[in-house]
Amino acid sequence: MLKFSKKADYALLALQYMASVQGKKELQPRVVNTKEIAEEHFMPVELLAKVLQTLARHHIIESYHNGPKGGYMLGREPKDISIAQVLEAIEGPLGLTDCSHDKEQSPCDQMDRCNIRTPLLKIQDSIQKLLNSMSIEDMLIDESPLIIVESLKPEGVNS
Amino acid sequence: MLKFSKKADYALLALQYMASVQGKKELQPRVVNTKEIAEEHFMPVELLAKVLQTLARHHIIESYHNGPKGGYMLGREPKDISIAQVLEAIEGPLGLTDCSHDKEQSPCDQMDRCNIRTPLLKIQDSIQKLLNSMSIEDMLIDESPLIIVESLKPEGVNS
DNA sequence: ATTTGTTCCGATGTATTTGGTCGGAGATTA
DNA sequence: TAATCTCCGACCAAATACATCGGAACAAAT
Repeated sequence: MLKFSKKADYALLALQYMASVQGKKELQPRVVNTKEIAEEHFMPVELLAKVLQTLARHHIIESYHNGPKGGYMLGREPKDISIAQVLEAIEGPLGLTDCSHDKEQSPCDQMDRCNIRTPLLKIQDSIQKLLNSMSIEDMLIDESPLIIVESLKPEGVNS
Repeated sequence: MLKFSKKADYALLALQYMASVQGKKELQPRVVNTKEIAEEHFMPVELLAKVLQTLARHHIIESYHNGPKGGYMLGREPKDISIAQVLEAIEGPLGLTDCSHDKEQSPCDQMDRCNIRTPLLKIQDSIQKLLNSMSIEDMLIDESPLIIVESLKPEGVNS
């Protein structure tokens, strides 16, 4: 359950790769093209191309220029690119349920008798914070940050 | 992204409903049948039936008996049924990536050059703890427990 | 005891999403 | 100017999820 799509995986892999080659040398920010990333990670070129297009449209990466010697570069520093931003760009806004990001149009039949919406939204909010707390930069180092989750139940409620 | 399946929604709604009617009166643990839950929440009867079957197979609920007056009852107390258990019963084990719950058979092409596996597994583990920290009982009360997520980055790593 | 009604249960068909592919448009370099 | 390499949008196929149908089991009533 809750599996990422392949496009999301490809996006994260590509960004991690771009960050690594771009961070190696502070000067000379290399421009990497689609084929290079695809061959490096054994992924279909055309699909990765689509993913990168989407990321570029969301200004997470910037297309350097067309034609020979062209390619992509990170739009901002790896530490300023959160996992949540990447996933939202690829798969749309986070929503455990259909009625999460309701634009006033959620014809959910069980809206009236739905008693799980509020608690689910809380879980969703926690996941949101979780995905926002980790950035591409954190994927560069082997020792990724430690994330702890703590549940604090309100007083008066029997544990 | 990360949307629950409708079956998962139905499962949570049904469990919440069963817990509510079962908790109202300590004595006389009512047996609720599929049709009652379905009509109450405007969901397709047959699909909900499948969901309840699955939950019964995982011993989250117990089928009381067939025939008239039959139905389901919670297998254990609401506080002992975590969201994670329900979701795993319906949608299978949690796995953001295919290589999460690898039974030594994950022919992932980018296994060698995959630098995002470790960090993603950490996120996954956090989500797991998150879903385990909330139970069906928490869905009964309006003020669901407050869950905070905190990111502690290891020292020495530039913020 | 037989019939009847209600329930649980597995197998089957359909629709939506996802993964993957193709050809065109634009730009730079030679 | 021509060639080449890139980005970009639209199209097709496979997989998954949604929904449905009919059969089997059981208990109660006749």
